[in-house]
Amino acid sequence: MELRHIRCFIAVAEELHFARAAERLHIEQSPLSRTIKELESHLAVQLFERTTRRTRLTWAGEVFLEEAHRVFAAIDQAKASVKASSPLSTRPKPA
Amino acid sequence: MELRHIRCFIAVAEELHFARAAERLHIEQSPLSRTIKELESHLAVQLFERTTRRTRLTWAGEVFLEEAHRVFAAIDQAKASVKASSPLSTRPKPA
DNA sequence: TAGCCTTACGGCATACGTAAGTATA
DNA sequence: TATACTTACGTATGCCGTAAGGCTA
Repeated sequence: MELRHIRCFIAVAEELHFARAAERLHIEQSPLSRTIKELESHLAVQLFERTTRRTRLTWAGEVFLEEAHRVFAAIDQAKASVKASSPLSTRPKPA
Repeated sequence: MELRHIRCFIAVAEELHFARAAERLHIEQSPLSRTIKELESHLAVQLFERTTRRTRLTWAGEVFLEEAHRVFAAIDQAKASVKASSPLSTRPKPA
């Protein structure tokens, strides 16, 4: 699993529409569909319920959405901490 | 930034030795070195101090290591939650 | 048949491995 | 000269886009 999978998942989960999610991600529907499928396969869980007219989150999908946001929160936090810790990329270890 | 970068970083940060870290990751030193360089470049921060005889974490590196573990903790949590929420990949929304 | 997701397939980007390079003790 | 990281370069993996397919209302 890579962040790419989670990014794609969040887009689809929020749009509930593969075409719009793909547009938002600046990729095409086809690779997006595959990426979601890979993620579902990796987690061994179905994240979306695809009827021909509607895409909905399964319960597992709703749970994963919340956790997915936390992953990105952790990444943002990591970036922020690093930036704060080292404004000059050197080693000003605080007292 | 992808998880690959963070995985590689953690290995080097824990081994403090590119060759051993590479072995642990089952890749060669060369791509590992590049991946770390990409990460540093992306974060605009130096994470390791490479002398010819020794690899050490910079202060920013130490900070990032802690955060990096949180990222993977979040991912593990996500996997665990999904698994718990959906033993059968269906939608047994708890009462 | 119109809307929406998936599968098939080929091209391209990029991640990897091998080998050579650089630097210090 | 031995140890350890980096750079150069060719190959292979895999991600993406185009196009065709399948399914339901």
